Formats: sequence, structure tokens, C-alpha cells
Amino acid sequence: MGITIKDVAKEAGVSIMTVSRVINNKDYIADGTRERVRAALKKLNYMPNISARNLVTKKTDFLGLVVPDISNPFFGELVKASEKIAKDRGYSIILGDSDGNVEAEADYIDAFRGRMCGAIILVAPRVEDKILQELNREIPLVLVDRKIDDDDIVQVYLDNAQGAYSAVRHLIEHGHRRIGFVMGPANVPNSYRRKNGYIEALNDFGIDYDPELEYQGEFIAETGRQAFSKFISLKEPPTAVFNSNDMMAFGFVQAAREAGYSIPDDFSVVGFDDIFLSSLMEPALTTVRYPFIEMGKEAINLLLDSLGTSEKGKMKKNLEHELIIRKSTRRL
Amino acid sequence: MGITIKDVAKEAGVSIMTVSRVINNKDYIADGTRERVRAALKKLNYMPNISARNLVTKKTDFLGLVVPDISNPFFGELVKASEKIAKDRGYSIILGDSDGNVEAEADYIDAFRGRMCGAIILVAPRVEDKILQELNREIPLVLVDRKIDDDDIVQVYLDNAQGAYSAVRHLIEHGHRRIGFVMGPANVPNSYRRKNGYIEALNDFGIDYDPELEYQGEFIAETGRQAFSKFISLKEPPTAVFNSNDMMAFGFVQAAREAGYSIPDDFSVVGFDDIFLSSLMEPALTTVRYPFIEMGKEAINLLLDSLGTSEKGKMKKNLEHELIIRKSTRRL
DNA sequence: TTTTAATATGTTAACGATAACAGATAACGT
DNA sequence: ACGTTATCTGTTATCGTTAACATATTAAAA
Repeated sequence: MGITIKDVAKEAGVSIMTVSRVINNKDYIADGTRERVRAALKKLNYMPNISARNLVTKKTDFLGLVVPDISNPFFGELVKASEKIAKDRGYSIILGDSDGNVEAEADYIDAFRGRMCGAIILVAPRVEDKILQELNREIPLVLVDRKIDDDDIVQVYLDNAQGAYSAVRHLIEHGHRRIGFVMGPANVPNSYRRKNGYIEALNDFGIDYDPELEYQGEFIAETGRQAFSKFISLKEPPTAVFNSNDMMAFGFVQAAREAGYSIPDDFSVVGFDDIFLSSLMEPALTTVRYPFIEMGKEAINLLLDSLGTSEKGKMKKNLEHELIIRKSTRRL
Repeated sequence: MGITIKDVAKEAGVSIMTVSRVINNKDYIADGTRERVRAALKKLNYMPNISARNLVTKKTDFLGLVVPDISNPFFGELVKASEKIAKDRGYSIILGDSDGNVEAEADYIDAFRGRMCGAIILVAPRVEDKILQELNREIPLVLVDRKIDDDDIVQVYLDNAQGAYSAVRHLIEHGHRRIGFVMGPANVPNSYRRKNGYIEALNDFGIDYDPELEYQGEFIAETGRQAFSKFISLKEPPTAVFNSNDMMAFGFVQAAREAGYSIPDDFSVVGFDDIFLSSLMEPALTTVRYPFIEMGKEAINLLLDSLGTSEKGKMKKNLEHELIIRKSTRRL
């Protein structure tokens, strides 16, 4: 069926080894021979059998990438940036969408191990640390958007508590004292880190944490809508709401408007992530910019750089957040 | 380094062939033997070497997927749906982001051929028909969102002219006669098909096509902004605008508002695609729903089903569009 | 000229899995 | 009881490529 190196060798009148050398640009090939081989290669439209090559070299140029949700523009940007860098450096991305599901994350990890991926890039907030540490012993690994207390694991992350702190401080500095908090899943580290930042900011400015002002759900718009319903039914509703991500903020804004309220007049709303829609929505959303493109790029670069060295201790990157002030917040 | 089938065989006290049989659930294995092998498999945490397996079976469970832009939620949804179906059916997706670039599309196609993908899913509006036809002879292929006049090529598409026609008819039926058209790249089939639908609708309702009311650019928000600038400077600006996609519509709306105009009072705006943001923007966008999730699902299912049969002639799926009327259009 | 090094190519053995074939034992039908 | 079939396991060849080693030629150095 397929053209093999043998066919090329016969066509060019040389041994398969010579063909292999030409393909891999090895030294000591006579110019004439090289040209004859190249001509045969082209004539037969030869494509090397990657399986055979990988089998003998024990390497692959596949990188496994697991994200919670590609259809979320947030991760879309990250995947795009990663894929670009990977391609530039000669690697291909095998994609896994875990749908935010722990089992799926673990399944993909297993599948990627079996598929002989050269390395794995994980945006997997839910898998246990222990599993990751075991995995790291077996296959090169980068953790994206997740900090883990293990110097042997390459990681790219952002201080989420700090980001949340900036957002909440911004609200407080604009006179808000009753600040609602829309929280993500309790078992996701970045979720409670954002909560910690929220509480810390309240504390620093002498505001008591009121559990009534918290609504917990998923990182989706629907949760924001539900949070609105809860907050509006309160005896003393909040004047501002810090959402754990932009999708939640959208949901909140949408529900508020449908109920006849105006943003930011009735509620100041802050999000987290700064996905593409945040600047387009009405009103444009004040949010914490999450450097997801840089994350993707850094992840692949760090990973590929770490492949050679053994000093992964230095292979950590703490990226900076930025508070983007738009139109969804106002001075009380 | 890695555990091979040989190690497992030794551990279980059987031949490698017996281990292979257990792994692949072949018949005629004594229960006791099967259990011993399974125990050894588990104890050693064995992972088959996929390269070796692929080499001998001449199959892979990789599917190459090329999309123009994963960070675009439109394609994000498509990729997500495809990936899910692929996973359920035991395949993995290798991702390529062509950035809407012809060379990149071709590069990925080549890379996927070499990587021994079992099949290729292409969302590649720009590659030439001829290349696709050649490719189809060599490797199973599905064309997504692209109609090609070749019964041997599996394809999933949507009548874009019809969709555009619905959108423009909706505007005409609401009393608009001067309808602007924001067009995508001229060399992209779906781009001029949408134009054809636009013109056809005008014709059917006795409106002359006026080149002045057309602005041509890329499928991005910026083009919508530029279109606004052009249209507003016209002696007689349009009262409604049909954008070739939602992103353009966003840009148009954004620019219009920044210039102090109101939608739909000053301009009725229609988009195309119905991406996630369309329902969230203010005003919610009237648009033509593009069934991208169904497309992704159908593509993989059709592809995988076609792998067995040779009657690809029937392997075409024409999906239906739907006009979603929201708040960005009004009766004149 | 002879030795040594550089250049150029070929031969053989792996890599880790499955296919194809074959051998052995147990079960069955007549 | 005997051949036949079903069940179970093992041996060998093979997939397409590169690594390691070997050989042959040419050029440079002595």
C-alpha cells in the first residue's frame, strides 16, 4: 500500500540506510547520491512511517494537552497559543477535553501515557496532587494554571487570591461594603483561592465576611443567574458583586437586566478572566485579566526547555494579573 | 525503561502471545491464565506501546482535525463536539489551528498524513478542491462546512446562500430597502455564497444591488467596525446591515454605539453563526444559527461510519440553518 | 609510497507489538 | 475406542525505521 523507505531505496539505487540518512540530514552523503535520493523521495511522494520511527527512537513529537472546556474562549486562546508554539518547535498536540470532570482528566492522562506522548500539558484543576506527582516521574509534565508544592513539577500559574483581592479592593475603594461573591466549585483550588482573596480584602478593610452574600456553583453563566436570584431576595442585597469568572458575571448581568435592574447603577459587577466577550458586553465588564495566551506559550516553552535539563526546580513561572476597569462598576 | 509485553509474560509465566491475547480480548484463554496475566498487567502497570502496535496492525486511532481558529467559540464548539464523539468511539484528536491560512492548512494535511492519522477532518475553507480530491484517495477524509462537487468525499455542510437569504428576507419583510452587506474574504466559498444569498433575496423582492452598500474584509470584528465607518459616510446610509458573521456584527454594533447611534433604532443588524456571545450582547443579535455542534458530531460519525463502507456517495449531510430573531432588528 | 584519517555507503540487529501457523490437550460424537 | 473438533498456548516472521557496526573508497599526511 504505502511507499516505504525500501521502495525509495530501490528507486534511487541505494541502500535503505542511505535513504534514511538523507531523510534525517546525516553527514557524509555524496551530493549526487543525496540528489538522486531526494528525487526518488519526491517522485514516490514518500512519507515516513512515524510509528516505525518512534518505535526505534523511543521518542514521539506528540504532546498531550488536557483542558476543561475548549469551547470556552478562555481555554480556546490557551490551546491556540500552545498549539502554535508546539508546531513551531516541531510538535503536535493531541487534545483532550475533560469537561471539568476528574475521571475524564485521569482517563486522558492514562490515554496519553499509552499513546506515547512525549509530554503532557495539563490544565486540570481537579486531579489529585499525588497522581500528578506519580505521573511526573514517568513522563514530562507541565501544570498550567495550577500551583503545586513540588519543585520537580514544571508549572505555570497565577496568584488567584491576589487577583481576587485586586478586584474586591477596587469595589471597596469605590465605597461598596456589601459585596456579593459568586463562587466556583468548592473542590477547585483556584475557586477557593479566589474566595480567600475576597475574604482577605474584606478583612483588610474592616468588613465582616457575611456567608449570606455568597453563592456557590459552577464556572458557568447559569450560576451567575442563580446568584442574582438569591441576592435579590435578600433583605439587604449587595451593592456590588464579585464573580469568580466572567461567564458568571455575564449570567448575573443578564439576569439582573431581565429583572429590570441596571448595571452598574443598581449593582457594580466584577468578573475574572477577561475573556473576549467581556469587552463587548454591555456594559463592558470590569474584570481581572487572566494571561491565558501567555500561559499557553510559557507552558509549551517551559516544557520543551525542561525536556533537556534536569533542573526543573527553576521551571516555574508566576504570571501577573491585571485589573481591567471598564463600565460595570461605579462609585457608590 | 518502559514495561513491555515481555516483562508481563515473564511475570505471569506465559508467552508474550498469551499476554497479547488477554490484552486484546481474544478467544480461547483459560480463565486461570487470563487472571494471572491480568494480575501481572496490573502489578507492572503495563501500557502497550502504541507505535509497535500501529506498526504491525497498520492502523491508528488518531484523527487529525484542522480548524481555522480554535479560539473562536464557533470552532471551539465544533472541536469539543468532535472530540467527544471521537473519544466515545475510541479515537484521539490531533489538533491543528490553521489561522485561516492556506499554507498552514496544507502543512497540517501533510503532517497528518505522515503522522499516520487514521483519518482527517478538515474545516479548511481555503485549500483547493484538487488537493482535497488527491488527499481523499490516500486517506479517509471528511470536509466540514464545505461543499465540494465530488461524490467520493464525505462532507457535512450547510447551504450558506439559503441562510443569508433568510436573513436578508427578514430585513426586507421588515420594510428595509437599503441593506448594507459586510462581506468576508472573497476567496472563501462560504463568503461569496452568503453574498449570493444576499443578492438573490434583493432580486426576489425587486431591490437593485448597490455595490456602494457592500464592504469587504475579514471575518473579524474589526471589519464590522470599518464597514460602519464606510456606511455612515455614505450620502444615503443603509437602514439595515447584514453581516457575514456575528463577529463582524459585533464590530459594527460596537462602532455604531461609540459613534452615538442606537441599535436597532438607527440600524437593524443581522449576523450569521449565532455564536455564544450573540445572545448576550446588547441588543441581543438577530442571526442565522449555524449548527456547529451538530456539524462536529455528524462529521465524526459520518467519518467513522464511512471507514468501513465504500459507498461514500451517500455520506453527505446537509444541515439546516435557523433564523434566530432577537433584538437587533426592527420594523422600519 | 605507505599510513592514517575522512568520507561515503552497506549489512545486520534491534524496537515492541500482532498475525499466521503450529502443537498440545481436552471434549465430543459415533 | 478412535477420529474429529474445540480449546488453549507457544514459536516464528513481520511491520518500517534507525542504531551500531562494518566496509570500501578517497584524500591527506608522513
